[in-house]
Amino acid sequence: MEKLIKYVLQFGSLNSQQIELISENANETQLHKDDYFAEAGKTFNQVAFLLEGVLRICYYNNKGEEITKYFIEENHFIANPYQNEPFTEYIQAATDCKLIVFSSQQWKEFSNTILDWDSIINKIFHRALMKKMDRRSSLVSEDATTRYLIFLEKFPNLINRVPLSYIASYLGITQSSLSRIRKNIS
Amino acid sequence: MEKLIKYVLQFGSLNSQQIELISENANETQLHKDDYFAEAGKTFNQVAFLLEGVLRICYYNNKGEEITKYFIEENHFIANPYQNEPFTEYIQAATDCKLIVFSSQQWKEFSNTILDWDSIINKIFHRALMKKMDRRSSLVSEDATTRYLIFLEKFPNLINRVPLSYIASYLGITQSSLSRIRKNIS
DNA sequence: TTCTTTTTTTGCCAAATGGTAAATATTTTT
DNA sequence: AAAAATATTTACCATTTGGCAAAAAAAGAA
Repeated sequence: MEKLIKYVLQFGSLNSQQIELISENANETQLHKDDYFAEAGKTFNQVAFLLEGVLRICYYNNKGEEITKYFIEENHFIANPYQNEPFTEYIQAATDCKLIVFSSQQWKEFSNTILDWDSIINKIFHRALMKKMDRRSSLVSEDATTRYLIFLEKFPNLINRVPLSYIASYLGITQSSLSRIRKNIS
Repeated sequence: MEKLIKYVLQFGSLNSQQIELISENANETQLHKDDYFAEAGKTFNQVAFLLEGVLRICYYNNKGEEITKYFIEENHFIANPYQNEPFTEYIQAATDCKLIVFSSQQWKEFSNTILDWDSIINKIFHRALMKKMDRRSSLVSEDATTRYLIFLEKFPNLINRVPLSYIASYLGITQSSLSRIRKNIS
């Protein structure tokens, strides 16, 4: 729980009352590797904060291939900003995970009670999105080896924690290509 | 000007006073093809709205190649949300452009005067970012031909308006590859 | 129009990546 | 420890994409 508060406080300040309100409403949950936190077609209106583990967002392309859109690492929020639109992706635990979950009602209460809440949350979400965007962009224009090296740089903690196939589908290459690339590098 | 207001009103409501405040502070500018609207290393703290034309965000990778990160089409805002951080990209007119420009002071005034302004703007920016992100993601895991077809779908109006080299660098392929792909499709 | 410049296409061949399936290696279960 | 299940590597060859340079086409300038 302190982890969450500490993270949020980087983006704005909260008094002890506000911190307590958040703490009171937090529910800790666990996910096992491969469990889904959210699934396409089902409603997804919780807000969660990832304490431990790695999640991945994935979807299926028109060839039925599973594509990893991105990874979510520890100390990041997971939310669906467009609850009125159908959710078309999957959020899956890439490793065992520990999360704090808030219902959308609880979350709305924060928004109504804590004056700066919306602005803080906006900052957090916006910044995270920019980061993802940059990571994604830098992949497109590089060859597979460079993409992998960039991946290692950006996600130094992931390589031994998630299956190769996830990383390959994130990088847009096949598993065997990635395997060959790793061999050539080391 | 109406274009801008019409666009903003999709995301929230403004009364006539507020609309007037915005209109009064708007400065219309033109850019010629190839002009830079913002450059890496220089300050960039204006907020602009693209009325006509196409802009592109680009940068240089470590091989000195120019990479088009994305295109901005008509009826979109251009802003730098992290003014305290150095700006590392270029915003260039891919065609002749007409824009409305606000200084950051004017912009802050909107934020202070118009109650819902921040929330409206956040919605707009967040949504635009999500869209960009999705466009980017869908490129990584496809082969060059599919990437080009997706591009045509997402940016149906760009193909005859911007040089082939921009599109190639956006898609992460060489100009000659793109040329060959186009030949095979038609 | 004619000349220049820029952009796009093409040809050649090399290099990178993909597809498939089998072989290893690793992890998990019994 | 042995068996089973899962994950990774490898081999084979086909296909795609890149690099370079020249040709063709298109756009701009004189």
